[in-house]
Amino acid sequence: MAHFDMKKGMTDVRVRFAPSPTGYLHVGGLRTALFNWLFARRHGGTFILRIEDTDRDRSTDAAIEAILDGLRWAGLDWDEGPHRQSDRWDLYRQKAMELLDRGRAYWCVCTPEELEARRKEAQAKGESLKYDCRCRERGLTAPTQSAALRFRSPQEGQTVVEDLIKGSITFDNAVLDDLIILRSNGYPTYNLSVVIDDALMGITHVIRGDDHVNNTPRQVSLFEALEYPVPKFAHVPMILGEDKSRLSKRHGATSVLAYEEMGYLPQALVNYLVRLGWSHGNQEIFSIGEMIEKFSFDHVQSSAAVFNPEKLQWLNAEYIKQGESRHLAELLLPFLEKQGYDPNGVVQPRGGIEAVVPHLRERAKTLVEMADWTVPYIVDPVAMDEAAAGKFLTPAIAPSLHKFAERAKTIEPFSKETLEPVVHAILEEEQLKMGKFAQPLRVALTGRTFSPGIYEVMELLGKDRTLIRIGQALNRIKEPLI
RNA sequence: GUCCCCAUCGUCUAGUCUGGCCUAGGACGCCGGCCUUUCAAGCCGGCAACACGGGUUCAAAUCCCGUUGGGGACGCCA
Repeated sequence: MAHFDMKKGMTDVRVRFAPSPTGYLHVGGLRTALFNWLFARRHGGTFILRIEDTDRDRSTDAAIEAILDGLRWAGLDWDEGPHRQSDRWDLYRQKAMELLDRGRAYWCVCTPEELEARRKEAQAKGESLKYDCRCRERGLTAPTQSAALRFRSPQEGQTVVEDLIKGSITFDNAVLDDLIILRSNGYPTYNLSVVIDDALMGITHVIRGDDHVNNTPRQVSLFEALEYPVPKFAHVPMILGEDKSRLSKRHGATSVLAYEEMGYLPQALVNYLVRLGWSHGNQEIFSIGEMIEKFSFDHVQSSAAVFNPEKLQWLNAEYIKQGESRHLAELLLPFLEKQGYDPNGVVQPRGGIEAVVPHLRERAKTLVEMADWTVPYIVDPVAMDEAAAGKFLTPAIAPSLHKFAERAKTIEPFSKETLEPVVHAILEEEQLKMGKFAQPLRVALTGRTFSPGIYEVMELLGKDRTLIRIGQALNRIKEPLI
């Protein structure tokens, strides 16, 4: 085809991500997409998005949107598509008929119920569940009853798949089913449409999940029967849950967009996923550029990997720490709005959200956590943690807080440099250790027992809100609510 | 049951192809310490693995065979 580059002496790389739109994009799908994308970018190739919606009952437009949203969020851009197989019915039917005409396919009138019954029987007897080829030699030409079209799969010899990740895999053709390529309702099945599309779209490398390994020899036979060149294959290992069973909802979130909602940065998820099954020496953190530069199937693991949320969270914290204030502030906005923040309202930290970020990014593991810690600066009055108040806002500390507030009134400018000497003077006069004073002050100002440094908190709040909050704390000590 | 694949710390992995540099390295988590105005972060230290059994070899985590264990597939799903 047109993808042959004389200079390189090899075919230009063309890969595809081909999800079926029956649900959201899950982390396993994203990793498959990522490996495809990385391989394409690494080799200056083309990344194609194809929607495999040949199952008309289970495919939905909402799922397509969810998948596209997930890919966009993760930053995986595609060069072609999304193509939809449902736009290509005629093509698949035409190819199926060609196979029929050439004797490579035959009509099968076994009903789904009969097939199911025979499978059950075989299972009970402990036999292979393979189709018994009952209709193979019937020579049905134009069945009047409902019939499916089956591919006449070669039954002699072996098919060897040279997998880029797993090495060579050998199958006896005798174990291969005569698979259905056209349903009795006239619509093609996955195994037919995938082969036709991969061939016609010039796919050079089929990079997909491990669960397709057993389909591969059947598809290779189909490529050959259709007289198409056979692409190279790379089957990426599965992602398992903690109990080593296939990753599913009961292991926690599997939807890519759920990670967005939980406050993960796309780069962190992508970095986690690329390291799950692939490695480059001891390196853990990769920029997108480094991934593209270093990715190769040579170092993709051939065994399944367990999804580890703790490590993902660690990476997320790393990316948050490295994040630029302005960028993080932007990402934080939707989370803050959930906490009741009004970007145009009067209740603002001094210097804006961007000013809070540097004090929180060192310690936050997710944007959700970061948003929660921002609450004291964006909501008035302060939401008081009763347990903290009970423990720290005591009559004993009231005089010191009062004294501090009195002196703070005159401090100008209101900053760490000017506040620090005042606090130290009070500690000395009142014979207090820093912890004994800072902790009650922290609770008064933030309503919580943990926060950034106390001077930073006061800077962010500004003089007015600092004084108001100390005043409110003193009132509360004087006249405790019942 | 049949077929396919896989097997290094709890987890992700380096090392395996090209046997010796491996008294098996890194990372997450966990434990302890330091720092400290809180919570984190940071820094330092610790625990922790070549599934088992046979070969081959002067030498095996690395090569071969078997066993066990795990995963996947066996749909008119993809």
